[in-house]
Amino acid sequence: MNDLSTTNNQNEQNLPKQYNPTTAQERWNKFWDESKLFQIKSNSTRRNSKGSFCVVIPPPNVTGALHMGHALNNTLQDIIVRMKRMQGYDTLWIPGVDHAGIATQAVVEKRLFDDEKLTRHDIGRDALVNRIWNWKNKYQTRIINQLKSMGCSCDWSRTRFTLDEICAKAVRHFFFRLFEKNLIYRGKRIVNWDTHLQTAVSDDEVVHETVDGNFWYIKYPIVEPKPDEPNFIIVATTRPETMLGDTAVAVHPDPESALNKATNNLKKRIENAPEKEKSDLQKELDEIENRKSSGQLDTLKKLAHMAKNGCKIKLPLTNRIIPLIVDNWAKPEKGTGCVKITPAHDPNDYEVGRRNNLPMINILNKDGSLNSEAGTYTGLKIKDAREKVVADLEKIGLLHSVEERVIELAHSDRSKTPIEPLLNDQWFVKMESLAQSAIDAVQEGEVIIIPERYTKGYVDWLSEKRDWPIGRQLWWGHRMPIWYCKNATEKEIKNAFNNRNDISWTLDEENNTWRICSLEEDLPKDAVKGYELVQEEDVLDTWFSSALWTHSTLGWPDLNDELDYYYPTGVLITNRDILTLWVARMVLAGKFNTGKKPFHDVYIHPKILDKYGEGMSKSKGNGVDPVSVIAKYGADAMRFGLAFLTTENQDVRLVLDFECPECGAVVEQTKKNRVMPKVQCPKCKKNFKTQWAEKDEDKILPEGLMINERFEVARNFCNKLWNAARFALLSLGDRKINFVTINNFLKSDLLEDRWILSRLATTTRDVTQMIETYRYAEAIRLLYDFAWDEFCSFYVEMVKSRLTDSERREVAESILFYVLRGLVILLHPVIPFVTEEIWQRLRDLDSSLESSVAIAGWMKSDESLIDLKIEERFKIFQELLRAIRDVRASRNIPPKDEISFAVKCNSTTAELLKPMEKYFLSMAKSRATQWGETVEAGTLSATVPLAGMDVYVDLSGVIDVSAEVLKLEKEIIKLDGFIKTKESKLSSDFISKAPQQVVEKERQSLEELKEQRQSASIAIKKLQEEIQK
RNA sequence: GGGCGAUUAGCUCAGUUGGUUAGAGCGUCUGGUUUACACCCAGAAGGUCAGCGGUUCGAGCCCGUUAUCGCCCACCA
Repeated sequence: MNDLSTTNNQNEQNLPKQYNPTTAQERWNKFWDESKLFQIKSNSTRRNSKGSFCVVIPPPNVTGALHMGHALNNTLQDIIVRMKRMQGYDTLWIPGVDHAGIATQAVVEKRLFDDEKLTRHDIGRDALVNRIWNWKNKYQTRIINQLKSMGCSCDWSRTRFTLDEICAKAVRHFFFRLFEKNLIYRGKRIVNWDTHLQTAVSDDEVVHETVDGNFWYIKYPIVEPKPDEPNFIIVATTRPETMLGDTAVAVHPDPESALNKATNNLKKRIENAPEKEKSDLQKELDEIENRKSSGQLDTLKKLAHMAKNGCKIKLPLTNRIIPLIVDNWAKPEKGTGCVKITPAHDPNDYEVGRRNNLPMINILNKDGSLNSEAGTYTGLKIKDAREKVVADLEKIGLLHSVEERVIELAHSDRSKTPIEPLLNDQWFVKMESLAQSAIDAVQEGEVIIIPERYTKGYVDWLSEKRDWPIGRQLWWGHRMPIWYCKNATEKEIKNAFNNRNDISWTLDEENNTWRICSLEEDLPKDAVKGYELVQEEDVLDTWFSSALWTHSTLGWPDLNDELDYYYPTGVLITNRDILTLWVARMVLAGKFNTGKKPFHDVYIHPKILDKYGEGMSKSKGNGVDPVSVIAKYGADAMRFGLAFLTTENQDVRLVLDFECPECGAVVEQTKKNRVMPKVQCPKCKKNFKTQWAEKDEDKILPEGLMINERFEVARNFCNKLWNAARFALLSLGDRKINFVTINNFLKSDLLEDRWILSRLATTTRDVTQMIETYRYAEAIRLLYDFAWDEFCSFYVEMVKSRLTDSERREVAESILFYVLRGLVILLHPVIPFVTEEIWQRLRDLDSSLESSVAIAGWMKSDESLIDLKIEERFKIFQELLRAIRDVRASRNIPPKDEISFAVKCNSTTAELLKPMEKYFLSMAKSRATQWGETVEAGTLSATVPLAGMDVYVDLSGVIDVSAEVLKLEKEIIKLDGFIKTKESKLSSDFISKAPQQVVEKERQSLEELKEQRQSASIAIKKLQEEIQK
């Protein structure tokens, strides 16, 4: 090695002691891009041997930048994609982003209002859409760059956007096909109205939040009550202003039996309830029972009777006369037992209204103010109207009482404003048959959801078969391909479109307006002679276009070779939040459009939570930018760390804090500072910027990067791998390795060689299987342990001496490089940059290697190299080595002092270990003196009894005899414990009932324990004799 | 109200179909610059696997139950 100094110096300069992720990322990203390794393969350049493997990215919303949740999602996809590519599949990963209608329009509108105090109505549809496009362009660029910096191996040339022309075409075709099959209809429904965004939102976009509210009890006067009848009906409400739209009050037709039923149910529940809840339930029951004796029930019975006789009520404030009706919806155990019915503003009341043919009075404008139906309250906002209604009722003495109460209030997920239920026209897709097809796909095993436990949620949700509301009153999205034509005859329509099969029409429910659906073309106003066509204003629900993502990205509806080859895709990797909204709809849309499932596997990965246990989201601002983690630890470390977290768990917690760029102090990330553009370090008092910095004055500050222990571990691992490679390369000097002929040396019969080759083959087999079944953490743990504990800590250490021996060098080098290359291949899907960096240096040694590790053949597990006996034998060596090292450390023997030891063992073990003598010297600075059955402890030795062998470490000169005795005594106590347990086990039913193998194992183990005990007590005797001397 | 999940070392988490003395990283402690790596090396201490009951020859794992925590779904005046 001494003669290699010149070359080594050069190499050492090229091989820094610490792996530098930043330069590697730049270099190899550029290289991958330029060599077009990840681009779709045309028919002629496909490998075809294994077929195709395609993945579509869950398109991130263009509302903002990616956070660690996305980083996890995309890391997991890239791991599979890279492995499949290396396995020889024609692999395609299609990237893209989602226009996210409501969410994106909401952020841009908010920005518009915050910055310029303008609303969308001030600037108009075109201007707003224009601004959203700018926003989209900005964030699409940022998102794609984030993905690239993570090392995602997407085909960037195929980046899609759910609102681009290719996707738009797919959307129109999907819509048209549904329309033609009569699966699309329009109807009046109570919708969740977002008064801020002024659009309907689906149930799935509504969140219930607990807020402080009131129960207002209002007296409704009865018109001309008979002497024995009450003058008032009292109703309770949390939304008193809606009384302006009341069209009835309902009471149960048979309050007595309904009340009995309710009390019986409650009694049953009390029986089964846990102790803690019983008292609350009992209170509830008492309250209801009380209704029977207090006369409340009698009143309800009377009211039911009155209702049947056509009793009328004068609605306060409006003085409208409304009926008292009987309906099962009114529950005698709830509220006052009477319920006000507001059919236009409550889903349940709507049903009651329909059943009883009640008028439906809408009192709201789209902006949340009251309309002309509200009389003197017209124009007031809901909140103001509520106050005034309550005040007015009080003034005229009709407010019975007010009760404070915590209520669950529906809020729009996007705007965080309260939802107002309101009767509106809405477009729907009939779900009956579509939902069934998606249920079948999963229940029949065509699509598999992993982990399996999520299947239930998927099936349950679809089983409700609720029709899908697809219209949104937004400006950002796919406009519905629907045109209205009033009063024309069908003949006129037919004439206008003269047998065209890209136009379809149907008459609306009132039979006077045609709805014309066009497949491709935007219909001109005058398409039907003599009539004006008006296009529907609504845009489609975002999920309507994302549902097509697996096939729209491959060019559907145009049937083409790519669609044919790459569809269905291999796996969809996503998180559980959108299993129903997105995944289920992709399955039904895929089946409907192509007749085939969109993917075979659905893998649901854990959700990343912050230190408060909250999921990362844009609205909370707790999303951590992966780029900030990459800047600190490197992309490989981030990927490794994230994938290492990916178990079958539902959630994983990832605690990230800032690192002050000025003084290096850890600045805890708090709910407060995580949304600020700059943060002051509490230690050095200097400011640093965060990912939210936008102003120039903030942007010039140094950035506080995100730190986390798990990424540090991962970074250390990358560095370890790098250094193992560095060692191998430096030891080579100016020699070369020929990877083609390397196999010649795999037959070496040295224990350590056979061992590492066996371990590599085992690891290869297991890791491949783990990744293929999405057990990421397990795969990574195997690689981590193999690379660090076996390859670095043992093989590399052991091979050192052979590398300086010109006769034994060649075999050693070959195997060293063979294993290194194998590790690099196996690790490449997880840590692509450092492995490419190493690969390219291996390639300098032998240019016959593939041009990039990304397209190197995946490791095949050579089963003939797996030798469990060898692995067992090596464990004996490791155990012995550890015992000696332990003696050294615990007896404080200076590292430089050489010691000697003898081992009492059978001849097989002796033969096995004898060739390893040199390793005890190099790895534990200890010299073996004797091996065999007749070996005895020296008088001044430490004795370590192991299974099947005793180790005697010579401690002459340093021994503390009584301490040694003490150690052995402790050991005996421990051994006695084990022996006792085992003996009792072996004298029980265990021997007759447990499998023979297990029993045999126990017996053997007991024998060994007894031998160890024997050895220990002999050793004690010897030492005691020494003391007596 | 329904569903899903979690509870294992000081901290963060592994633990495949039940089978020797329950593992890792970080942190702690002891000792180390030996021809890759201090982002390192060698070693150690630290756990009645949340409680109770059951099934079993045998339970961290299966069943029941209790407690604490989290998430999702649901139209309650």
